Amino acid sequence: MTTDAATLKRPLRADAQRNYDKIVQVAAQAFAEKGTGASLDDIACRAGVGPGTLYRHFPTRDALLAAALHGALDELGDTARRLMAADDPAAALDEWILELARHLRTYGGLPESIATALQDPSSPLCTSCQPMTAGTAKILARAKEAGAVRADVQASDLNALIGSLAWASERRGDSDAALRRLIKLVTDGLRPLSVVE
Amino acid sequence: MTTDAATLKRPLRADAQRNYDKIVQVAAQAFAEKGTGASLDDIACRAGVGPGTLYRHFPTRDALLAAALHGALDELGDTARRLMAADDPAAALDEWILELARHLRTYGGLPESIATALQDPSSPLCTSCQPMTAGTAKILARAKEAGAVRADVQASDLNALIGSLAWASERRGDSDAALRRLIKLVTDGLRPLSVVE
DNA sequence: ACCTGAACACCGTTCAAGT
DNA sequence: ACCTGAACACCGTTCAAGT
Repeated sequence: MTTDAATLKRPLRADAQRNYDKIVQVAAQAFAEKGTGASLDDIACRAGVGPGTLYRHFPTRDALLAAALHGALDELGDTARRLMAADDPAAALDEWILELARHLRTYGGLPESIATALQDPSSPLCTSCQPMTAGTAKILARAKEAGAVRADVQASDLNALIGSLAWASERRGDSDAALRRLIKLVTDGLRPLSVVE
Repeated sequence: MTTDAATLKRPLRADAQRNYDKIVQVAAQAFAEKGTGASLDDIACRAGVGPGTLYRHFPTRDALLAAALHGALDELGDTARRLMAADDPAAALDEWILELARHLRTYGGLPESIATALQDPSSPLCTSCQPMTAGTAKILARAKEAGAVRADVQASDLNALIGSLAWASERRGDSDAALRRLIKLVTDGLRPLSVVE
């Protein structure tokens, strides 16, 4: 927790390190409670620092988001490894899509923040999403090789698609069952004869 | 242009009517330029009125949006009528989905505004979306009867789905061709053997 | 009745002054 | 170097004062 990608770059003075950690901790809680758009001023205040200190460490909202969500996004890496070892590549892809959508729904506004970040490789949030993008790429490739997915489906399409579904289900306040239904609607397609299994 | 749903309820004094019309006209332009989140203060200023006047006529952003987008949303009614008269119900649904997504993409942030409005029947923007919701319901029902769509697909699902696709393609700055590809990905489903035509 | 615009309570951001 | 917090430039919203 005290060792971090951003921290390892250059050692911080003890009080600066303390502030950094406290801001990240408070931010994670604030984003969870109020969503991705939580007030940065409020976060600084609750962390016991001035807004200037927060902006020094995190020049943009995405930078703070990346630091606060780092742990949650890393969990996706574990999920990806598990699914790459699973027997059925097609089922693994379905589970990945569901799991990813669920993760994106946990924080309000997260699908939107990530969709924007994925567009810009220089965004720190985009970097933190690496377990996600890498996971989609690998699991999709494996499903393609198994002939379970059309060859022209791209990983970026899939990420955009899952993100948009997570966004829609968050907007509608859908239950988990409703999310599964919406996802099944997409993965199976709309045609009645399209289900091959 | 001077006669309007909101206007017909009760006759407005001449200067009030002039202000009302000017605000709607300026708003339509501002929303087209800056997206759904355009500054209301700026709109009031450009219309030559104080912010108080704007808020008197339109208590919420959605109220102003509804008035400004009324014309554009009404066009969808014509499209729906045309497609209900088309030969192939399945092709008509595909075209409706594409046309709807295109409409939602024309104004920045519109998919989001409409997704929120659809959740709340008392929202004026929800009322203005009536041509859209009615169109989806009718065209979907016809496609279902023709056996072209699974029976468990609901109109609200479809609207959420199209809205989310429009949202994603707007976020990514997709071309029209890319939008078509994304939509085809969804309507056909991801499985290689799923295309029945 | 309706319009006006000053005033208010918020945002996020910057930066000179401190340590 | 880093922190501090006042100051700034924006939002949307309200409301007392005018006509």
